[in-house]
Amino acid sequence: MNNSAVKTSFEPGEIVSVLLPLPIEAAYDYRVPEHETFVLGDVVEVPLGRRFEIGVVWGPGKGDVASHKIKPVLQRVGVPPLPDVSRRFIDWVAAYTLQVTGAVLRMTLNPARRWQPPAVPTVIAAAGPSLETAGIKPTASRQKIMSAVELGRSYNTISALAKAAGVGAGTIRDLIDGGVLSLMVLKDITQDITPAPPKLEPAQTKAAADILTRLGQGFSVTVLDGVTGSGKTEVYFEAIAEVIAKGGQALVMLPEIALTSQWIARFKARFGFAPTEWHSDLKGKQRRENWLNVTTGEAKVIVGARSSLFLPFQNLALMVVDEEHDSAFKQEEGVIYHARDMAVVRAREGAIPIVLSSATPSLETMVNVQAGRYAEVHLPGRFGEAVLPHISVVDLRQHKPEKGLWGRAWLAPPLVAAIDETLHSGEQSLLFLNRRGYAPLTLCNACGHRLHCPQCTAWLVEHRLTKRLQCHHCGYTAARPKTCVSCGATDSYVACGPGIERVAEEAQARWPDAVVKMVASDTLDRPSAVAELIDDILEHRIDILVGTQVLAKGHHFPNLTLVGVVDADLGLSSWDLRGAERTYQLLHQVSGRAGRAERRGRVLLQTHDPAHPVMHALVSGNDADFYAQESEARRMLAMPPFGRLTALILSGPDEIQVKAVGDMMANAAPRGEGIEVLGPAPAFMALLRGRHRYRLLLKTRRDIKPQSLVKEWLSRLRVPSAVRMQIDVDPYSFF
DNA sequence: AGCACGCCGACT
DNA sequence: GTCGGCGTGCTC
Repeated sequence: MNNSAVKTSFEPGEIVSVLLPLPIEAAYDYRVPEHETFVLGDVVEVPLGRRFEIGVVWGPGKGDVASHKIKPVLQRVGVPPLPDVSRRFIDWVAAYTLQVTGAVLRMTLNPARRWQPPAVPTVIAAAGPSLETAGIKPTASRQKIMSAVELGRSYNTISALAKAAGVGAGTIRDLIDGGVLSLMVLKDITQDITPAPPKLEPAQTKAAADILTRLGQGFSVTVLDGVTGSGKTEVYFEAIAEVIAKGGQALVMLPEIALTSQWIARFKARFGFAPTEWHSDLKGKQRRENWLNVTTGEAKVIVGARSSLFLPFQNLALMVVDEEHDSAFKQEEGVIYHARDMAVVRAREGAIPIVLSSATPSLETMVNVQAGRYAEVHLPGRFGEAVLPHISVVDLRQHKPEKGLWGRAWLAPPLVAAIDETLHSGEQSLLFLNRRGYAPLTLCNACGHRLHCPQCTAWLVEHRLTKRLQCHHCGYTAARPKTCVSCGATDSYVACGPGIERVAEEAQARWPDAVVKMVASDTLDRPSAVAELIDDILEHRIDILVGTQVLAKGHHFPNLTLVGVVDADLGLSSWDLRGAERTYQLLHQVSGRAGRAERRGRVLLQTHDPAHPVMHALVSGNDADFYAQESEARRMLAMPPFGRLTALILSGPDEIQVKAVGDMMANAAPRGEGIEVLGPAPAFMALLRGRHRYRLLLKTRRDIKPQSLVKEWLSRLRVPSAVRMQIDVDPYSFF
């Protein structure tokens, strides 16, 4: 596009197109008011219906609406204009993900929506000169004020001081004007921790140097790969240090908020100041403040979850996606996008380098490395004395768990023996099972009735801790019925299968003297709970941890030497395209929890299929074969990344109607070489929150862009409003 | 997203 | 007789 042809400035009376952060298909036209000149990206307040909204000047007016309907812009909002890069990025994301542009803008603009003049933190204190030296007559009220501020006391607001001194606010303002009181902008007093000089291993130094050469050299993607403990974080810290020195901004994206507090602690230790956080947990004031600091460029290093990608950075110079393989980067609700993929696009639009860091890169990323599209920087191993854990399988077909007095058992003899040994040597064990609650299924042993959620296709999961049955998909809870709801039998419900509560129960029964602690996402809801847990583990107040994947990542526990995976086969369902890959990544990660300098850690994987490629890759430590095999399988099936998928999910309260719309869509489906439409089929969760769901899957060859196909397809039909359609370009899970 | 308009059930 | 439920439709 020829930039010189783009109109960038708009005079009074001209019509501009203003994009609103609402799910409205198009930008709306507004008139530039008197005495105002707007530029592209200006954040403005406009009337909309009978309310006001914040929007962004997106371009010249389109003139597609009657001129008498066009209202004038109310005013410009006092924040920096949205940079070109941000606007291009938003347009790109909307076009790629087939989402409404306004909805994408919302992620960038949300905190500015209820804009108020920034509350500059100020403090009122004595300025130095006395009333006499300033030549101000020392009246009684003036003296009261001066005695209130002497002894170095300061006040946050004029009214606070007025109240303390028992005088009017006007008197205080006079003294500020007269120079005896000062209104100081409160500087953010950052803690003065002395930054620790980085101690890098030769391999790290080399890797860091490699990444440093890419700074300021335009767009590049570098995959930083190395096992847990190989020091990837320290390597990209070096690049961040360089960016800070040059006055640029750096963004680090983490898959989960739970990981940020540990990351921040490491960052502070290295740099001596705190990064700016960005995630859904931030509360109102902090949120607005951080947002503003990002737009002004004040915030130098931003650490955040996937939504941080859309922040209006003033001069972003480096991006890092940590744990890039993590599926938490895929946003599944509202605006559906993959934050890692969009991060690469953001880097390209901003012509800056991006680092994708992971011990177990995604297959997509590996394929890009092999094709030469991404550079790779590899860290060879754990540094220092630390060695990788020894991983072995426990074949559950040979070693059946021995039932105990407490009931059914889930820990096979070899794992029981290993825990025994670990306890005796005064070390800690982790039992990993990616299943919350007591039992995933409760059934009546008289009639076989299974308790399921009334509004979802899902079993109700028994939670003994809360004494409730829970649906993990919609939040429905119920008490466990006394008698079978189907046949009326009394006390006939039995728990089926293990959840972590049940494994914890077994562990406590087997080792009554050990401290057993159960950890799941629902018990680690507060940041302080995470900190307490980490402390408890480090201080050895826990012998056996039983937990879900919240324990798989992050912190290193030196005394934790055994990891037992209760059900290594759990994620290996055949219907899930990425099941094997994800299971490998998760189990690799949880295995990384085991081990320390003096003693090699051990990992036992309980499985019914020891010959499975995932188990083989984990045991042998040879991931190359696994990736090659996965890659080949996907290539044969023309599945991502060798083909493209786009899911269209229809949902509504009336199943017949939803299915009918699905059939209609299938009939009107695009056809052609390299284009295939599957479905409609009941979605994986055929009933979710009371809505019936059908899914169509558009499968296209890699060189065919699905977006225009979908647009053309949808333009030919009309979906009744009772049926909602969600489009998921590059779907990850099959929910 | 809001907010209004609009047509059918339990209450001041 | 009104208050109010949320289905549908519009906002430059």
